[in-house]
Amino acid sequence: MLPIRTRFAPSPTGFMHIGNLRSALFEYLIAKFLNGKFIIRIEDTDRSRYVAGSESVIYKTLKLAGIKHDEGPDIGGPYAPYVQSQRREIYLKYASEILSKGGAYYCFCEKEGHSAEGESHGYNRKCRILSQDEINQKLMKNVPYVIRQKMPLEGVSFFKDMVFGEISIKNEELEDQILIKSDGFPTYNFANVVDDHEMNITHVVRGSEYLSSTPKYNLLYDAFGWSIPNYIHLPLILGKNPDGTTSKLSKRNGSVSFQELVSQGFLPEAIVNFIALLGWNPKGEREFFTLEELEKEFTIDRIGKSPSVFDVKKLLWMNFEYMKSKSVENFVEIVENFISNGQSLKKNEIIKVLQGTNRLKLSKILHQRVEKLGDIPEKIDFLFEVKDFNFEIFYNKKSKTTPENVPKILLALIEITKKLKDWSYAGIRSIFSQVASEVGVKDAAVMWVARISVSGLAVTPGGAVEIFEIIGKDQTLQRLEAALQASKLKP
RNA sequence: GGCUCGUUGGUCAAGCGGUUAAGACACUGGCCUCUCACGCCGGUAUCGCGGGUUCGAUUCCCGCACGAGUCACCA
Repeated sequence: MLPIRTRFAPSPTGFMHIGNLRSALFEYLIAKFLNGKFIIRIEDTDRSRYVAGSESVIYKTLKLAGIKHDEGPDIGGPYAPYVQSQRREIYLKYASEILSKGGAYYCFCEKEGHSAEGESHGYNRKCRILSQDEINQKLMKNVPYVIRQKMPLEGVSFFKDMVFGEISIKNEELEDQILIKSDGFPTYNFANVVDDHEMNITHVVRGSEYLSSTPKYNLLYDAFGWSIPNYIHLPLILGKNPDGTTSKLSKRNGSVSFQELVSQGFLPEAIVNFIALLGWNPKGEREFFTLEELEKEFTIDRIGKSPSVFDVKKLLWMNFEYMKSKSVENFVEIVENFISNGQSLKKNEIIKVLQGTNRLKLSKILHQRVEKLGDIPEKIDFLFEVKDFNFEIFYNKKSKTTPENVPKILLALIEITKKLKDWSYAGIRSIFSQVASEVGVKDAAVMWVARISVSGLAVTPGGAVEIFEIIGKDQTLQRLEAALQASKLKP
C-alpha cells in the first residue's frame, strides 16, 4: 500500500483563522495516525490577493501549534517546489495535454463579471464550438484567452467521501470551469488537482465547502487518466453573527486568527485541543488531549458531518483548565513570557512584581482564577494603586460590618499591624484574630474590611492575608490609614 | 433561485431499533469559604415537523420545514 500523504494548502492572503488551523490539524493528524507524511503547499495563484509575509504567519502558527510538516517550501522535499507560482510550467504543460486530448478548449470571451442574482446560469459555452481556424486566427491576433474544461452535458457524477459518504451531482450542473486564467496562471481548481497528483497526495482533506465542486476535480483526474484520491471533507466551523445567526467562520462574525487568540492569552495547546474537538469526537468522555495523544487517537470515522459553532466560552474554560493544571512555577514562566511580549501599560510594574520574591505568591492566587493570560493586568491593577471606591462595599450583611464598626476595626487593625514583626502568612493571619477579639466581631469581618481597604475592590484575587503579604507592610499601613481617614469623612 | 449537505437542550456532543437519551461548556439552586474564584452536591431535552416500515423508533425510508455550503479569470 502506498504511504499516506496529506497536505495543507493555504493561500497566503493574510492571517490563519481557526478554520484554517483546524484543517491543518486534521490533515496532520490523519497523516500521523496512519504513519504518513504531512506536507505544506502554498497556493498563491491569485496575485491580487497575495499578502506579503503570510507564509511566515503560516509557519509560525503551525510551529506554535506544534504541527510539524515533513515537506514544504521552507524545508524542501522530493516534490519541490511547493509554491504554486513556481510551478507554472507544470500546469501549462498539463493544460496543453488536456487541450490536445480534447478535454478542454480555448475561450476568448470577455470576463463575465458579477451578474445579478438568479440571472446567471453559468458560462454559455460559446467558445466550445469554435472551429480550429477560428481559434488559430484569434490566437494569432493575440486575443486574450482562458482555457476551459469541457464538462459532460449529461449523466451523473458521483464519488465517495470518507466522511459524507456517497455524493452525486448531475453533470448538467457543472460549468465549463476555467483551468488557466488569462494571465497564464492556473485556477485553484486546476493547480490543486495537478499538484495533488504530482505530489502523490493520497488523502485530500479539506472543508466541506468543496464538496459540491469535487465532481469537477474528479472529471479532471479522469481526463488525465489519474487515480482519484481519497476524499475527506470536514464539517464546517460556523461563527455566530452579531444578529444571532451562524455562518461560515470569518473575520466578520467574531472569528479570530490563531495569533489573535494567542495574544489574548490563550494557550496554543488549549486552542489545539479545543479545535480538535470541533467536528471530531473521541470514543470516550475524555476531553483533554495533547497533540501527541491526538496523533494516536485520531480516526477518520469519528469525524462528524454536521457543522459546529465555534464557542469562545468553552475555549475559555478549556484554557482555564490548562492553566490550572500547570505547576505554579510553570505558570509564572508562562505569565512572564506573556506579559513581556504584551502591550500592557502596567507591563513594567507587573514584571517587577512577578520577578520579585512575590512571584510565587502572586501566581498562586492568580492561576486558579484567570481564564486567559490577557486578564491578568486588570486583575492585579489594584496592587499598584487603589482607586477611589464606594464605601458602601465596606458594609456587608454576612460579615456584619457596619458604618459603626468599620472605623473601629480599621483603627485597631492599624495599631496591631504596626506592631507585627513576622510579615508572613501566619503572622498576618494572626493579627486579624487579635483585632476581631478586641473589637468583638468575627475574623471574617476584619478580613473583609482589611481586604477592601488595601484593594478598593469588593472582589479580588486572593484574600486579605495574601494581599497584605504581597504589597508589604509599608503599603499595607499606608492604605489602611487612607481608608481610615476616608471613613471618618463619611457620614 | 438551482444544486449539495446537514438537523439530539443556548453551545460542543454520545447514541448507531428496546437506554431513566451519556458527558462537557454556559446557565441555575445549594454547600464550602476572609471577597471572588476553585472544589463538592443538585437542576434544566417530550431527540425540527408530518407520514410510513416495525411488536417497538432519537435511531431505517419518504415528504416538508429550517440551517449551512456552493453556483467567480477567489481559494
